[in-house]
Amino acid sequence: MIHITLPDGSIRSFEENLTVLDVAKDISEGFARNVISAKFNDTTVETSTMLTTDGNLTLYTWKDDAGKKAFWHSSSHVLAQALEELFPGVKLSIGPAIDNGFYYDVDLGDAVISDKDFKRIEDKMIEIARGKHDFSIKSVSKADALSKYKKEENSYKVELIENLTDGEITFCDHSSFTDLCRGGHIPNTGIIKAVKILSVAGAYWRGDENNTQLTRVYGISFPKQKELTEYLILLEEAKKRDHRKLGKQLELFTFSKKVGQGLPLWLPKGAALRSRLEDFLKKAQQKAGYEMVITPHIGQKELYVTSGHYEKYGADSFQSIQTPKDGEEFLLKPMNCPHHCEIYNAKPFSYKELPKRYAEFGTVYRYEQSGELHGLTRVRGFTQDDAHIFCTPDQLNEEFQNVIDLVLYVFGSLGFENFSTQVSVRDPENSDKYIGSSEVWDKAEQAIINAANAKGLNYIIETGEAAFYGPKLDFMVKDALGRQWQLGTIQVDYNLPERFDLTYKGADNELHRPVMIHRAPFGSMERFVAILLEHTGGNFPLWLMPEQVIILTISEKYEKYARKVLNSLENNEIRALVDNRNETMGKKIRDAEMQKVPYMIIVGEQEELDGTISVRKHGGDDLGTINVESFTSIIKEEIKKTLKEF
RNA sequence: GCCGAUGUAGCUCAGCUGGCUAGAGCAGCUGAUUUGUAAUCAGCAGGUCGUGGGUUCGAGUCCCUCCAUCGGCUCCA
Repeated sequence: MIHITLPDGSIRSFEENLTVLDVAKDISEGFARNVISAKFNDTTVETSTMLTTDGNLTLYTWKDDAGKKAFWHSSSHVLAQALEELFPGVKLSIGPAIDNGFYYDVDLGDAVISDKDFKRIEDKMIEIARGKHDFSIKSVSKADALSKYKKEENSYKVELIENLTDGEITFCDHSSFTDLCRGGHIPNTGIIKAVKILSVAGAYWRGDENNTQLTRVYGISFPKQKELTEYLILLEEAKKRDHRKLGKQLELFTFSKKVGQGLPLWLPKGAALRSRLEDFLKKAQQKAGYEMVITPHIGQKELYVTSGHYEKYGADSFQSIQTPKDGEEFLLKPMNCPHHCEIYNAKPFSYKELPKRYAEFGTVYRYEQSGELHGLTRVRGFTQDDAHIFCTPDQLNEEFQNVIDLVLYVFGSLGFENFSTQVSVRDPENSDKYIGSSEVWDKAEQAIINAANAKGLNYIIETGEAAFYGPKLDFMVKDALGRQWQLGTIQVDYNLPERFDLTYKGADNELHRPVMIHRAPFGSMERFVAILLEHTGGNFPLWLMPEQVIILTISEKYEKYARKVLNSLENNEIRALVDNRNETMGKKIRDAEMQKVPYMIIVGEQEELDGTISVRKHGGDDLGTINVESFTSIIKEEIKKTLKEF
């Protein structure tokens, strides 16, 4: 007898030699039909796996993330088989499940896959799926595994197998197809009913650009055609929230080929929105004891040699600016920290004066690779809501925690609830990527982890993601299509104070080295506005809206009254304008709706006679006919609700 | 930078396998209309078809270069 413990804690007893699926059937036949994957004692297993010992069993259906993973992983095997049949001689490398679907990286030799091939790949996959082939896993010796792939001249699989331990190598078969695989499949291919190939892309073998570039085929699959259709509709909906599209539509920003790639031009409405965000942060920073500073857009090359940026990024940056004076070179500033270090250096400090917190909306220029540019989220010229805190080692923990509070305040005020936090630490294997001693790094990393723990952040640790001068705590938010972007960042730095020889006089009358915190709650104005656009779909919080109210006249006869209403709104610091065009009411409402103006005020004969206004909210809610005073208080109330003081 | 795709009017798009002066809607301008909760009507104007080259009797359409954009990879101080 063996005893299987289920997630609810119940224990079932069975005769030995039964499969995972048998356990599912024991629970219910209906449930068993939906079980597509399972976990036994923390190991992913097949539904056909024989259970021979006591243990904990979790059964997964399509509804579980683990079930989807198994489903998509299995689909990638089917994709691989389809590619082998359609592109003879293709060499497989790896093909995992991802958050939304799966991919397979293949070496096609001279062949090319383009979107014109998607249909026939999908058709072939469905044809294979309909064969209802069982997935079966088998153990293979290392020698046999190597010999199979050496015979096929597949250096990728050979490399993978060479790194595996003999005795732990398994192949997975279905139909006539075999692949190196550690398991975790659905019972058979027949469960895959709908398939969509989404895109192809180049991807370097093992993620290293010095290696061969493979062809990555992305796809997604579902157990029902209807679910695929719904997914594709969801994708279309997400594209409507694309900040590039909304930015154009709402006249917030633009780009010009003539000005240059990746150099955003802020239009009047976008600039108004941005400065409102800046004012919001300035106010909070003032309360938090920051002082504003202003520094130039360029600095002598020597400045960046000192900071270490020149050595690290010099060759891949905008190149130096020459002057008529021989040998004089300036660089566009790629970050503000060196300038701020020199501000600190402008006068000696006592420990009693620390921390010093220098803040600046500093515009920086980085020569990002052309293929990396992306709307406002990745640009070559952008403005950081930067600040550098210079403090004593004793003050570090409290200062860091205070910055976390500020970032959380900023995110909260703008409705970012679904963010994740990550502690980015150095990769100890790759120490030449970083400056500074390993003791200093240990100290800095520990400081961040302590502060994050103290604030109860639910962070993940990412190895190798640190900046070259120090580790960081990053606040990540997803865009409309689920891509992660780093917004807020807080970094601990023991290195630049060393390089710039920053000091303060301690209580012991000796000179000491301050610690530096780099921080930017928004990250950059550009990226923040982009992600905010995608999250709100352009319906920003009322306090941020470029135009909060639009006054629509029934006809040109009521312009005078409209102006009077406008005037009293402006006296209450409500941003409004009048639409007195010779158009129908329907047309004006439609335009205001499309511009996402939160409130529409309609004025005509009735309103003018009664001294009232009729109010319609964006989206169609009718607030009826009220007087300007009560409308003003509605607006003020709404702003007060979303915009809390720091 | 690399792989794949795309580029027609301010915007959104049509233009089949190369063949008359390149089309539409919206926006714009002019006029009519003076309007009550998501597009009033009519007329007018607007395009070196991303750029430069090539093939052809003939190129928006086929080929190449470059530029930009999109989806990824790599990178991201």
